Amino acid sequence: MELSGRQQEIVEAAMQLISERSIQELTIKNLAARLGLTEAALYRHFRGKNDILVAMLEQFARRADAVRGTVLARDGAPIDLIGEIFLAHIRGFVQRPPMADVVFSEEIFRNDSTLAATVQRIMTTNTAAMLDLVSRGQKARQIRTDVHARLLTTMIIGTLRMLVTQWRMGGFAGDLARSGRDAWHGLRRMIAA
Amino acid sequence: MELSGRQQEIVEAAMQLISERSIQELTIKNLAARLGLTEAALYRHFRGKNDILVAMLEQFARRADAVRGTVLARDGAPIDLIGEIFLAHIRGFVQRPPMADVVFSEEIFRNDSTLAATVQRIMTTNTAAMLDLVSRGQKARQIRTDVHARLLTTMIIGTLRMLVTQWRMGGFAGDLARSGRDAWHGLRRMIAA
DNA sequence: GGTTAGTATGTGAACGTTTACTAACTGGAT
DNA sequence: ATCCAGTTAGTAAACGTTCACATACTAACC
Repeated sequence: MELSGRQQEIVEAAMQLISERSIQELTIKNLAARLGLTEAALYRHFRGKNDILVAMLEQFARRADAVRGTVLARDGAPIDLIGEIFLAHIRGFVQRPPMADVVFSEEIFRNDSTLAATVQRIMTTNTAAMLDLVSRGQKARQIRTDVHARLLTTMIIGTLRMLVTQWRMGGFAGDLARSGRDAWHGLRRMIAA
Repeated sequence: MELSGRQQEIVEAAMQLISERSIQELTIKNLAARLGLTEAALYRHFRGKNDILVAMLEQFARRADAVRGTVLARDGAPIDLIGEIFLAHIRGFVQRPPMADVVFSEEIFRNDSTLAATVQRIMTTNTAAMLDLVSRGQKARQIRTDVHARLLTTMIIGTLRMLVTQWRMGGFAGDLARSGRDAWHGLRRMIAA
């Protein structure tokens, strides 16, 4: 589903609301107020509140796919591609901090079972892609083989998530781009063969 | 604040509600229904809904402190203590799966600023304790020093959180205790000097 | 031993507010 | 003339909370 300009604005505002306050404050009333509209106006653009969250999730999925796609397009050593994906995600959060508040908060989408399923699908896809790269890195003797690829994947993604979580819990203070680079350098040193 | 038997039941039920459904379904009505009480009865035990969440958080804080306390009491090599803390947390989640749904979902407590502050305090305390152990491990030449202690800490906690998140997203299927042990073995191998 | 007072825990019925959402109407652009 | 994007003014249901009242049990006094 392609979003109109207004729809995009609404999704954006919803994300900001969740980011600044919480999921419980994402109400039609608050959302309309933030956009300078009446509540009824929102229903011209979305069938209901849930559809707004669906659109938000679809956007996340598209972004994640895009990041993976562009990185995997240009070829390179698996371990370097892992680093590029790692840093591309970091850049994404730096550019749009509110995303950090939403994308790693699975709780937000737990209400509706189809939303929860979509969240899991995104996560599974991301993990699978990373796992594939790690395995290829091991086969190419670039990544250590004395630790299972599955665990290495969990470590890499877990570190990324933790880094972003610490950043947002601290009110987005500090240089995430820099700590992201540092983290990847350390991570690379530890997983390299 | 020490909880009465009934208060403990209420907090427990609230945790289960969040776990099985979501934070948005944690309402006084649902909570009372689950306990076989009327809504008004809950106000005999807590001043309001928020106080129930406060009690829940305090319980988490106490548990985390207890885990750290008992492990740090018996002395041993820092790297072994890290492992014991890691596995003690895993055991905690295995014993009470609903905790996994709540404890790593900071979003749940974002509504109230004092709750959010408490969440951050718990997290900071845990991180600080871990960081201290890692630093001591480095000084004792048990843990590699070519990667900053801060990053090693982020990796360890990030891996733990990711492991638990994967487990709960999969409906608590699979043997978390086992994958926890495996993870720690791999982690140990990677951080050891 | 029996009355009395107090405490802890419950109920049912309301409260005012907020929730997501809808129907009917309106002005402007094509 | 029609559609698009907005409005005003509602809806029923759910929200957290409070109130007056009822029950069971304990402790103290006569």
